[in-house]
Amino acid sequence: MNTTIKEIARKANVSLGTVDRVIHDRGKVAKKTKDKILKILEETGYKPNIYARGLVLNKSYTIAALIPDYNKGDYWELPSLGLNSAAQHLSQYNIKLEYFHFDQNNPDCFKEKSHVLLRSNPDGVIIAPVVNFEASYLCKKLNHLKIPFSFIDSKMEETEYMSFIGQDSFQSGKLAAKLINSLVYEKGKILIISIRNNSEFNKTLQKRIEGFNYFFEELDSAQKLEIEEFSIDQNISNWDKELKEILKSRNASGVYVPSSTVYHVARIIEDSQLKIKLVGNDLIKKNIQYIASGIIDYVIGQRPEQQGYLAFDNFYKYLITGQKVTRDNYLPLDIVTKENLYYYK
Amino acid sequence: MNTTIKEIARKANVSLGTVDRVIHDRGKVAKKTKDKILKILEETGYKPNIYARGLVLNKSYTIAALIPDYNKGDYWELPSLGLNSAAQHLSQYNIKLEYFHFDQNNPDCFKEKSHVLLRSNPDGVIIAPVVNFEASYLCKKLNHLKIPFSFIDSKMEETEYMSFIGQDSFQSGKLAAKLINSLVYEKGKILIISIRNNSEFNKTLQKRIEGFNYFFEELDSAQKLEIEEFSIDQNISNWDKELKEILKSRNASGVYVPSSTVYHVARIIEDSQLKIKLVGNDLIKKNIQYIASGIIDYVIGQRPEQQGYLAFDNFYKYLITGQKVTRDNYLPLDIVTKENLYYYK
DNA sequence: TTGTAGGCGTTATCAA
DNA sequence: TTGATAACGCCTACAA
Repeated sequence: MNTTIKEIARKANVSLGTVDRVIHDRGKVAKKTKDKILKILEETGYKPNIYARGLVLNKSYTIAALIPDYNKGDYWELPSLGLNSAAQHLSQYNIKLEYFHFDQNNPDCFKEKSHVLLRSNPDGVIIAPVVNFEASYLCKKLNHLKIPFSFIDSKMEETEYMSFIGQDSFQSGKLAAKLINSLVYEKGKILIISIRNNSEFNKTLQKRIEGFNYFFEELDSAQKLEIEEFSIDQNISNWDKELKEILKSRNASGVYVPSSTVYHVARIIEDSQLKIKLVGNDLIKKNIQYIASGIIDYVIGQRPEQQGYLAFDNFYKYLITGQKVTRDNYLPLDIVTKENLYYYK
Repeated sequence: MNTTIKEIARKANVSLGTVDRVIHDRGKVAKKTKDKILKILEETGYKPNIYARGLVLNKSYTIAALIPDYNKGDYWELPSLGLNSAAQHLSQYNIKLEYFHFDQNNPDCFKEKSHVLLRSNPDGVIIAPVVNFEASYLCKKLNHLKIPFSFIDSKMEETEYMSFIGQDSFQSGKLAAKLINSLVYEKGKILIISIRNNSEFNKTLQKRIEGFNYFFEELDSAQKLEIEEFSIDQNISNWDKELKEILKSRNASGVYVPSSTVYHVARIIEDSQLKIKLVGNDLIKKNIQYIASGIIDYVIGQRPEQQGYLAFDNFYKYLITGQKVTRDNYLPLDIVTKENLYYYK
């Protein structure tokens, strides 16, 4: 049994109200009585009963999530699953989730949705800062309104975010390089193929490629492999054909696709029966079948569902239980392959 | 705002007491009124307010954990860390953890601790069923006393456990085989070395080895590798010397140690500057340094801290929030290597 | 500056 | 078979 305000009051020979005033530092209390109460509080290690507290406050919180729009099977479906799951688990605590989806290819859309979000006056905001400049403006606004916000997937260093949940992209690329290197037995040519579905500069992609190259730069020159880099924009017509052409002509032993779109390469490898080792990112549905069949050799996962779950859970912790929240949360780089695929699904 | 009993009562034109009787299925309620109330309950999707519930019940729960004794840095330290962490997070809900440690090498000790545990009359029990026969007796007792219990690390199929949290050992072995296979470039001799610190038959170890062998049996005969199996008992004097002898004489290209004791092999490989690829299990402290230096090429992790956390959290869910609990929880087989080590620590 | 009372939603008890 | 009510611990508003 924990100590209650009642007991504290009795011990200090004052009323409940006075103890309450001391605990919450509100209103006038004589210095003498205040000190006396503080001492007892300290001694007894008073902790408020969260049930009673939750019951009387009965506050309802809304967390707004500003994340990219997606089709079924896309990467951004996964963080949403995690967010939903957390929201459901914590629904009994009167904390709920509201989505504001934006089109990744359209910065104006992000801007517009930011405004709608702000008008809804949420108690916390989860942001996927895919459109950097516009996000920066939003963060300033939120800061001014004293609304706490978190980043998911990637972060903007210069802002006062409450927490970040994501992965280390540079290291992800390095790891991919190691895996490819072991697959091609340290000989042969390697291709890095970026397949983007938006024309924007993408920090995550860039960092993964840097990490990938870094790994090979660090190797002895004897073990070095030839590496060629390609970039495919899915908004260009015939991108599919171009991709096929590259894969068929370059005589590569391994390919790295630094994004979830690796399934496109897998499809071509399967159709054309090429003997190319393949490493990519993210455990999305479209990749899973190719991992199961062994065409994609390894995928590096970043636990997107957990990212979503944690992002929401952090607000529960912060707003409701009053716990401290870890600011930077780097999730593990999971190596997923045929043999352990099942346990990651 | 969620629906309350009050509202339900008003809608059904009955009193709070009657609604309460229906919800908890206690006491006499006319069939007609009962059906009416059930219908409204259904329609409104009534969920009890956990704060009010917690406040009035003000129950205190104790979860007993019966797990092996350990020294700092041993495997069993890790599940304990997770258990402690969960217990701390949930302490405000009046649920606490009590340990009953036993000596893995001594079935009598397990038996004795079981009795002490039962006498403490816990509200839930977490068991590491390392000593099978004795555990079976305990489970029957708990069943009879209607005390729910969970397994951690491995389970006993034939009992009525509430939940199990662990990994798939067979698949773990298979995965290890795949990694070794890629490391030795599909040629060379492979050793499986079991290093046990107790003389008992160990199900987990056995299953891993089966999985490992299975992987190679499935390969084309052209790719098959020669595999030799050894078993070292740490209770025998000179086991260290024997191990060294094996490693030096067999001209192996790869070694698999199906347990957390892989660091012993790593030490010898480092000291004797052998060129042997090495795969083992578990991210314990003694292994971490060898992963960081690349002497252990891969370790397969089973998230022991999370196992501990989940085991405790499941009791919180079950006893306090009344949620349903997933019965079998297989955690992912994490592949850990130099490049992603940091994010698993 | 301090004390008191009412209420949050649920449970349990007692009276009708 | 049903209804009314006190209690859990905390917070807030108002009275003293």
